[in-house]
Amino acid sequence: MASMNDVAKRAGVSIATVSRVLNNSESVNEETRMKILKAIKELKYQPSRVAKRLRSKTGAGNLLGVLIPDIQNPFYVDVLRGIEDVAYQNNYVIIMCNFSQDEKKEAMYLEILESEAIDGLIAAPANEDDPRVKKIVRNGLPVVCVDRGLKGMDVDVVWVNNEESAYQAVSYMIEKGYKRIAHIGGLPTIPSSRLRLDGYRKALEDHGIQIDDSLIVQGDSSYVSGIQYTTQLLDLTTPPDAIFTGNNLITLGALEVINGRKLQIPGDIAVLGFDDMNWSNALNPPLTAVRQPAYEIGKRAGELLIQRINDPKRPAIQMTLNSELKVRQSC
Amino acid sequence: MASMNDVAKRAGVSIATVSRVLNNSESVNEETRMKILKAIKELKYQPSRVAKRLRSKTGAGNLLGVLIPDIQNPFYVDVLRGIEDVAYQNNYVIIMCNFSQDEKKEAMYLEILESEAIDGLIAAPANEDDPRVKKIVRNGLPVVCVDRGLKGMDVDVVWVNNEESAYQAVSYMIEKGYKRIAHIGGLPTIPSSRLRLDGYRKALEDHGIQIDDSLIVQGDSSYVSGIQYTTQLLDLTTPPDAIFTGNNLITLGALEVINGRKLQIPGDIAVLGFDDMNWSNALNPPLTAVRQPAYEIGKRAGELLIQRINDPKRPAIQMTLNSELKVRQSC
DNA sequence: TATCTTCGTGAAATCGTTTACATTTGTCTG
DNA sequence: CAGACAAATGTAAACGATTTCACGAAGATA
Repeated sequence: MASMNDVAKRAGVSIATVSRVLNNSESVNEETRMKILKAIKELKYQPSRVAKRLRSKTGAGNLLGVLIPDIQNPFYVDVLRGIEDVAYQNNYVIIMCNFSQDEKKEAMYLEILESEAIDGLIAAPANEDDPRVKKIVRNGLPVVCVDRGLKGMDVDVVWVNNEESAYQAVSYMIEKGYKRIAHIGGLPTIPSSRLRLDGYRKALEDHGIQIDDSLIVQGDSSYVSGIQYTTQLLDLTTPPDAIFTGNNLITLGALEVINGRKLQIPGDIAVLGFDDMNWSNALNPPLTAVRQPAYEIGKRAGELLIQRINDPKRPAIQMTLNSELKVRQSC
Repeated sequence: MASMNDVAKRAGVSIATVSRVLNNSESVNEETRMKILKAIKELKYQPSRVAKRLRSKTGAGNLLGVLIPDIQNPFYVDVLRGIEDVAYQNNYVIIMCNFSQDEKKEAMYLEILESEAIDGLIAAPANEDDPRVKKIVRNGLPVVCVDRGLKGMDVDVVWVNNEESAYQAVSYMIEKGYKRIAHIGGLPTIPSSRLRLDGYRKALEDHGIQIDDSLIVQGDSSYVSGIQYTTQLLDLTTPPDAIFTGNNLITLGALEVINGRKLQIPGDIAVLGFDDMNWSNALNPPLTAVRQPAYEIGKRAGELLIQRINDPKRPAIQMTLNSELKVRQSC
């Protein structure tokens, strides 16, 4: 691969001038600029992003880190797509790190990202006290959190109002006439899991429904946990007549069990899921769900991050997007 | 961040010696080694992967590029997971590039990847003549293709036998007694789309079934195309009694239409999908599908790539993994 | 004792950029 | 016409590692 040096030689100028043309900084004679552009074309010169990043510490590397807990979850895939679209438009490229809810893996990835001299990071930290991500923020790297905040840190966040969304969803279920509404929550260490549970509780209380602790279970946010806890709930002596599932994967696990038992949805048991999927209509019956604007969350996060890279001093923004209850036929 | 220079100063040695300790190359006195390790710990020194990559051109950067056509397709997500697991184990990190079947985007990403001095690339090229990926291979960068080969190039490939898998699936449908089996294929430019279609055709021929061209349609591999062509097929004066869908997303689109029309699966119309999903049992009825070992494809590809990075001369391998017909209840 | 190895280490070049500073030339002002 | 200033360009020092070469000391060999 041709380097700047080769270009400079070919054009009969110094590398400084080549650099100036490339970054169109300062003034350079129109004639030399042409000579240089010609040389660049002839040599098919492509600047090395690595060298650039090494030299100009920050903001010029056009490299973003993305740290997500679980790439199997369609929610994060959509977030990722949003980020990726913005990144592409701004000539950034993404290092994707999927830590699978494993904190050791998260720690290692963060170390690597630092040592890759990324210009910024979009992260969904393992929890809101996450010391590793906090350290990165303190070190001055531009960071935007998605889906989960960072307690006591003045950092950009993009999320939805989890508690209120859950509240509305469960209220809807109550109004529909369901009496025994169960909740399968995600990992309790994840803030959004707790908030959704809070919303669930509040809705029941506000509607004067006694909370039955046997109807509340919390797993690890996985597909398998959906299967396991739905089984447990359905095996109760007085099983629920509706389930409010805490995320995408749990919903799918629940559906597997319910279908397996040939139960009718929503006749025998209704299902309302937190997190919608693009293909929720392909489910039978189509799933009633709380739709987080996942793609938009990613997009906004990307925009905020690039803004912050260009202006590190700007005060932190907490952006709460609206989720929407998509009423279909499962509840 | 502390640099090697800082460590060297603190330990009272030269950076060369620090480097030697880090790469435990050559011999270094046990005492100095200790001093250096201590300094490293005290300064929380982390080597810069950027500098390393700049200096030692190839194989040392621990950076892999992954170029995939559509991250919304669960198949590629699983492939990505496989790659990611191997990468993590080998201390590599991944730059994820999703070109959304857009060749211009693909071209730009490839340029960037080159200029990031990646050590290797895993790609599902836009088509088997893809000049951009071919060029990269010719430039000597280690490349492994997944799902799609590269015509006339001696390059590692990991895939399944698409034609045979489709043949078996359609044969199964015929044996089940379906007479009018339709096929919704993916983008004809993608080799696997063509191979699956070939398998479909061959199965019909071998079973003495007349091919009805009105039952064969080809879209762009998307969810929307699934919706569109299923509608078209169902609106035929003599509609099919079964559909063999060409990929994941098409399958889901088809299900949406079928459910929307309140048709019974498989009573009114049977569905057999190419590509399984981890949650196929959550569909109602559970989907009968050809399961490509997506995760394993990614894993193998990752392993091959790392092998090739360490031994660029090793002859190319074409690895054909077995797909499996998962008989459930939709067909 | 003179020479040869081996071990442990440091000096310096290198990778491909950016950028602060210096230099040259020409034009303008008083 | 001297001095100031601007435009256009070059020189060289970074950035943070790896790696080649050289060198001194110590031990081995003849």
